[in-house]
Amino acid sequence: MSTDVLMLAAMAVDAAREPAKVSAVDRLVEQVRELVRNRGLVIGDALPTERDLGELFQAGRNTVREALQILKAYGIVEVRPKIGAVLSDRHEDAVRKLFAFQNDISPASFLDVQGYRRIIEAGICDHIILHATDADLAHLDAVNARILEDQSIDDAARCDFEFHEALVSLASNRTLLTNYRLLQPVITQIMRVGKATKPVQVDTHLAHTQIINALKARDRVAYAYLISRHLEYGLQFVGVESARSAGGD
Amino acid sequence: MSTDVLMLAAMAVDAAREPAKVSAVDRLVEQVRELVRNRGLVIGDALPTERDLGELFQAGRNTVREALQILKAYGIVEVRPKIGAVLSDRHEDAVRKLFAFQNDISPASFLDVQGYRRIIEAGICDHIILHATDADLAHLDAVNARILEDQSIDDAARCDFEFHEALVSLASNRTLLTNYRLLQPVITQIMRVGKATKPVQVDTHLAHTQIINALKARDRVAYAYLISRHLEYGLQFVGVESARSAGGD
DNA sequence: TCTCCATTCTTGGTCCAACAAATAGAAAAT
DNA sequence: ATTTTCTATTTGTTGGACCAAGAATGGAGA
Repeated sequence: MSTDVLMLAAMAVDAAREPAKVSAVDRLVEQVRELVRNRGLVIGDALPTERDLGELFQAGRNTVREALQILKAYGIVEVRPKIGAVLSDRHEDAVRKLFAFQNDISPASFLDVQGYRRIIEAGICDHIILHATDADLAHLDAVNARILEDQSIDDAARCDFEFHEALVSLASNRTLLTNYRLLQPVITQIMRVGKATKPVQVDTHLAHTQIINALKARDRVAYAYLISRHLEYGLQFVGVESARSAGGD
Repeated sequence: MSTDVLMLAAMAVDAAREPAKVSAVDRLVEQVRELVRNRGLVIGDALPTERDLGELFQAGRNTVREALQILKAYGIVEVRPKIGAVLSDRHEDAVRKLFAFQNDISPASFLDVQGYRRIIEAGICDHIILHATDADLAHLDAVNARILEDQSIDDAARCDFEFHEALVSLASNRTLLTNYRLLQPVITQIMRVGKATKPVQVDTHLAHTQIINALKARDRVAYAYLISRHLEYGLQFVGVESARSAGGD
């Protein structure tokens, strides 16, 4: 078994913040997680019923429920009526949802996110050029082709994101991909705004194609230029004028 | 007022997942957030009491409490006895905690995170060289100097992270900085492991100094080389042999 | 014996009532 | 005016109750 050192770090942080007073709910959260560890439960396995958990840990059912709400918010369990709480793999979704929870997205934030994307998508240039296989690039082509098929703005934005996601995934870095996906709602929204202003699927497809071709030619300079231009192209739709349209539509 | 489009996107996602059935708790969560918005409450302001919220939204106190647990897990409110729920700015902490919740950190993950850091810290080169002021670089010097002062491994790791955090912050990109900070527990842990293996504060300080000097000279090539070398230097401590020590210590 | 349906029983969802603990705010004493 | 004491309010926790939905059971019919 591989004990996770990160967990230790997280606990240390928690312990530092909460000296001695732990509420029954927090205690239950920890006890349930211990239970999961000790019994070696895996995704999909069911926890004991709320009443059983209460009896097991000497707590009232309402207390158990409050603890389960926290676990649910963390994406660790999913509660289905009559079935009970089952271990969930919705953790990433919970992170994404929480991440996007109270960030007010102003036009400035749009610019910020696009700047972030430029750093990322330009920064992975070397790795892609060195390691991407022909199959990888063919996959990019396939994803890119779907942009022309779809009609609705939402679908087009989704396809657009999928292309960039596929691009980022070529960096073969899970951390990077996870962080990039964290921004999916924002990025997709940026794309929606852009495509709502003007149907630009053809332009987008062309820009993507050029990017792929640069990768096929292993041309770093062209890739860096095209990515920057492509992301800046998207920026023109999220400038000052979109501040109103974003609120209205 | 600036309505936030990201919120709309998040809602759309939620709505798509939950067709019609919303539990009273979820409804409460949303209603409380509306209440905060409508009343223009800010960080530190207190919400109505649990009983008042229950009466206000036609819900039992336990239901209100379950909703508050969720808000608390999201870092949106902090509940203090007798005071009640006050709006909190712990949102980022909650994200960080949740992000680090169930990622098992294997040596492979160490490598992954270091690879992510290289992409980031190398990718911000251009922006730093173009925009960093002398004061910025002097600040880097100051942060770097603290590495030599501290003795404990934890403090040294913390200082080390602060230097890299300061470096990343020079990119002037909030999204990037937020994402980088998300990895703080992991990065710090990597640094701890490195420094535990051998006291390398002097080496670290020197490497940082060289990086700063490259920035002062606006030398992109030197910066890129030094950053890569510096991050790879850290990697030697988290190779295969640290797989055991990571589990044991 | 097998299938299908009605019943029953379990379980989560919600609410209420009650008590304990903590403490803010008022009241009283100095 | 300051300190102390007290009271009322609020959260923390528990147990119980009821409902609705779904799983499990068992029986009736083929």
